Amino acid sequence: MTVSEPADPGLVALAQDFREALRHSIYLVRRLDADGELSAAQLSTLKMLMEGGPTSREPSGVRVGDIARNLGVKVPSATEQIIKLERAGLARREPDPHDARAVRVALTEAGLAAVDAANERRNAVMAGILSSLSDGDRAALAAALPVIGKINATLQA
Amino acid sequence: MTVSEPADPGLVALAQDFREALRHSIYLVRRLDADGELSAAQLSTLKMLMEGGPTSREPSGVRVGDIARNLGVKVPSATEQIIKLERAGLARREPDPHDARAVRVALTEAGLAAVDAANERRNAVMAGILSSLSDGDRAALAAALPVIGKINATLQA
DNA sequence: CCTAACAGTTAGGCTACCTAACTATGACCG
DNA sequence: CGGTCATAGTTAGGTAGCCTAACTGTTAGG
Repeated sequence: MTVSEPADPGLVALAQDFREALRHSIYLVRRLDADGELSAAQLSTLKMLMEGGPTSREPSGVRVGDIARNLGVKVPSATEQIIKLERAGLARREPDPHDARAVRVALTEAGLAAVDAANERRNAVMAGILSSLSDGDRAALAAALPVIGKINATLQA
Repeated sequence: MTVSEPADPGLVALAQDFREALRHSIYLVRRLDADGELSAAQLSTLKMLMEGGPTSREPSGVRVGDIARNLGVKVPSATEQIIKLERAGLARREPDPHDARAVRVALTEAGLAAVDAANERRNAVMAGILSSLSDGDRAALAAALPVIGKINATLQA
């Protein structure tokens, strides 16, 4: 990519609008997270444990480094969240049988229940918000979500 | 609104997907904010000053309470940002001529320049990300932005 | 073995929020 | 007027979530 693409004005306009939408969405996100119980960071962590957990063929649990990578944070930040979850009884840490340096983190029963409950409550709040939209608006939103997903996936890499 | 709308499953699914998209977008937002210079909170504050500032018929500047309301934070949080901006020479505080309790906050020249520069840099980063999408994807995204805007506007009220 | 790479934790620091308590001014009303 | 209540903002103190740097212990390779 050479430096000076003259920067397609339409592209920049879209970029600007998208940025603006994301910026204002902080509001929405805060509303969702206000449900109490579980913070956004902790819910994300628990979700990661759920996905990577019993399903995967690994002995059990997810490694701290993988959690950090998946959440887009540094390892110490992941450790911090894990410790909090452990203290809350939602996750547990065990040594990795194959590598004594590593740690396997897994959901507890309570953790699983907490994810479900939190998801349900947040979905309900969001559904309430979306219910005031027209069908057309909802369709437009639905059509854009895969695109946003694509963008986010690109970024992870 | 009675309690038990049976909760249209399609609506809940959309809610779930949208939540997921927003959650993953933290990544994107962090990428954008990593440009240094100005934090997201400070850029938002400066933007608010720009919009509500010289344009409005008010003597000059925006009141702290209005800034807080607009940014969706409490007054002390706004004060904090304003003080930082002031120390950085990007904003200035002056007494309100009509109400000695109130404070008027306005952009300085340097503040104006900083907003422009930060916007430009962030737009460029975002445009770069969006440039890898297909035309169809970009169209879908563009179509959804007004909807997201509508949601956010509803929430403000 | 011994050194280098790796996994995670600990320590310390920062930003952006929050609530509660305080100061000062304005507005209402008898 | 003068008292009381409301309003605008600041100050004080606390929390969550992130970071980097430094440390501990483990594995892997020459």
